[in-house]
Amino acid sequence: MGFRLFDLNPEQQEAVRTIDGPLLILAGAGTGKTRVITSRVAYLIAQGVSPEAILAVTFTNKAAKEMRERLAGMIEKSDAKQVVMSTFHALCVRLLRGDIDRLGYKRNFTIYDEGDQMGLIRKIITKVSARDEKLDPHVAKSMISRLKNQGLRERSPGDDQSLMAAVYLRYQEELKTLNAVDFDDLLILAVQLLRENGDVREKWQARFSHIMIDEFQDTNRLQLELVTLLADERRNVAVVGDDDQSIYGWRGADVTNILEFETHFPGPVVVKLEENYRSTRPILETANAVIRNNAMRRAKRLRTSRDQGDPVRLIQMLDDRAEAEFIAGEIHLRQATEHLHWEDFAVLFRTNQQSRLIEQQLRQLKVPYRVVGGKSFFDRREIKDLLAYASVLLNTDDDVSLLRIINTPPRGIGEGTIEAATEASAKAGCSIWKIIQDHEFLSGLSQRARSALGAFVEMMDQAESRMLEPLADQPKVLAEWVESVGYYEEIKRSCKTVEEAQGRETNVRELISGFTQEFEKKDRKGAYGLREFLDDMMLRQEADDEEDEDRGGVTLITMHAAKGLEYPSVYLIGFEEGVLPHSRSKLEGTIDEERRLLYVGITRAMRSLTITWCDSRIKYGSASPCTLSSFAKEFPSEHVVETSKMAIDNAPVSKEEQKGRFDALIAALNAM
DNA sequence: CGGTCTATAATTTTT
DNA sequence: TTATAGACCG
Repeated sequence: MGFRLFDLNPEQQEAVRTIDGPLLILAGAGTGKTRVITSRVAYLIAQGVSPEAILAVTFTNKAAKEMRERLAGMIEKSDAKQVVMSTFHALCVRLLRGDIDRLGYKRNFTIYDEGDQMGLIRKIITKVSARDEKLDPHVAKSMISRLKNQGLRERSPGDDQSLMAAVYLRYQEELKTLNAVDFDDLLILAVQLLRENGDVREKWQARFSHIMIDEFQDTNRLQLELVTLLADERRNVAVVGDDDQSIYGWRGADVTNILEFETHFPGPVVVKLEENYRSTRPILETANAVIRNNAMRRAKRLRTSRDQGDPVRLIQMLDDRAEAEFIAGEIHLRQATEHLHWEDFAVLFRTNQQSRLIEQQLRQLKVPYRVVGGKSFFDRREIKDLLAYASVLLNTDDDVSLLRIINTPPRGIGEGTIEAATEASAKAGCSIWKIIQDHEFLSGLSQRARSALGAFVEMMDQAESRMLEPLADQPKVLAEWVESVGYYEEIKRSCKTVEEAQGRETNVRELISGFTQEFEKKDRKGAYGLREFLDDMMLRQEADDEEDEDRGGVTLITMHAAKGLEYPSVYLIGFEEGVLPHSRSKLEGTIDEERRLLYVGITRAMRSLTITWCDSRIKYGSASPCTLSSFAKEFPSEHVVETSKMAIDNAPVSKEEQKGRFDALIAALNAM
């Protein structure tokens, strides 16, 4: 098996071998963190800890999956399977599916993702607000989230008169009647469940003897509390993280969780991993020099044995277009001359829109690339529709999903009817599903509307009974049902092009076949049905498009999304005041987090790092002047070479001229 | 009901 | 510039 303690460096060994009591592993960028975590799990098992008593929590499904795969290569497959590796949210779902009834919810609760959440908030705003009042649903959403994470839940925010307060209260009420919980609720309710129910708490404490948390710098208050509640008096809690890579403060992550770990778990063993296996010295020293300027941090300094390496380049560009041309051109050139793969290159930026010009230029040179992030598989309408159908089958009180599909495909239930049903359900305080079967309500409708609703109810009833039949082949039922409902025709009808329609149909079929696979795989040893599938889907917002992963090419990615990844050659673009640090961060006083973001960006690079900035940049259509980021003055001059202006001007040029200029540029570069 | 047009706003986004 | 949401019209 692939686990040997002496393959690890002394600090890593100490981290792996400390198995009793609290442990804080400060794992700098590129210091072999995942290796340490998986090795530690293997070590625990080797020491006689039962695999199913080990809980490893990550933030993303991807990280959980990666860890599981690494572990599978280290220890017995059967043991590896027993270890619980889960995201915080999936763990909470597990707790709540078991005992949420203690909190007055039904166990078949529905999970609302951000889209569902927005839909509900929009609905509430229009209902609650007076004519002259306006509230941006996005603002409302983030406010609600913030309030919830501060522990307010049933109470209203400060100003009771405000529209915001009304929306907040109403939102909470409605979620509960919908028997739905949002992502924040998953944490809040799980914490509440454990806090208020000693027997449930003890059950889970007994289940897990050893807990590990990855990316601890990104945990929020609630997540910390959850960990505290899950840990028994032995406090076998090992957290791994790097305060310098805390870049999700704006999402509620609380760096003090890691900075003040000792107050939450007194007397921990603290292990610092400072040996970096990723980057060359110039890159690492640049990173060190930058991050040193942050006030609140645990002192550490990354070391590398890769002493030689090219200096970091800081290059000034005339404008964003020249920047894109330069980068695309250089990647094109270097791939050939240095015998690199396209996959070895990454372009990092602060905001998504910055990728556009780069994309254009890469396309022009026929350089393959992939843009990470962007629109998720799950934001696609057909996927949301299908999941909504499934959701209603499992929880008919889920109004948001019901409204989504009640007339999709069109079946004669118009806006007026829907409006009336919504109102009646609000008045009666029950779900829309119940209302549309209510005789009193139905009697107030036209004959046509009544029969349309009747047909809908009957269809849903039928699907439900087939689906919930014991031993039902649920994926098959789902597939047939989607067919019989006429969903594919609906897709064809609503798409402009055949390709688009085909793409959407494929998405739906893929989703169903994914369900089939899971159903058949897990059916034998445990219950895996529509409920579990839906939970998985709701908690897996991030695209699990394997195709995308496999597709090669230059990576275009935000610095946020790049955390945890590494590339031989990195281009960090738009290094300008107002972009990085972002102008908004000054207002919000989060310059330190911007600096950490830069640190994350720099430390993605293994061998080559190029940072570019522009004199001028097109913003919202018109050019505006830019200045070099103030962070640049923190760079160590002995490791960073500054190059100024590339001689390319911005005037519109013909294809031939462009080519000529490009060649000149390449020549100039070669001369450097 | 559904498509088109216009007004508006514009970091980052693990679940 | 562009994406998107809501208004408005056929």
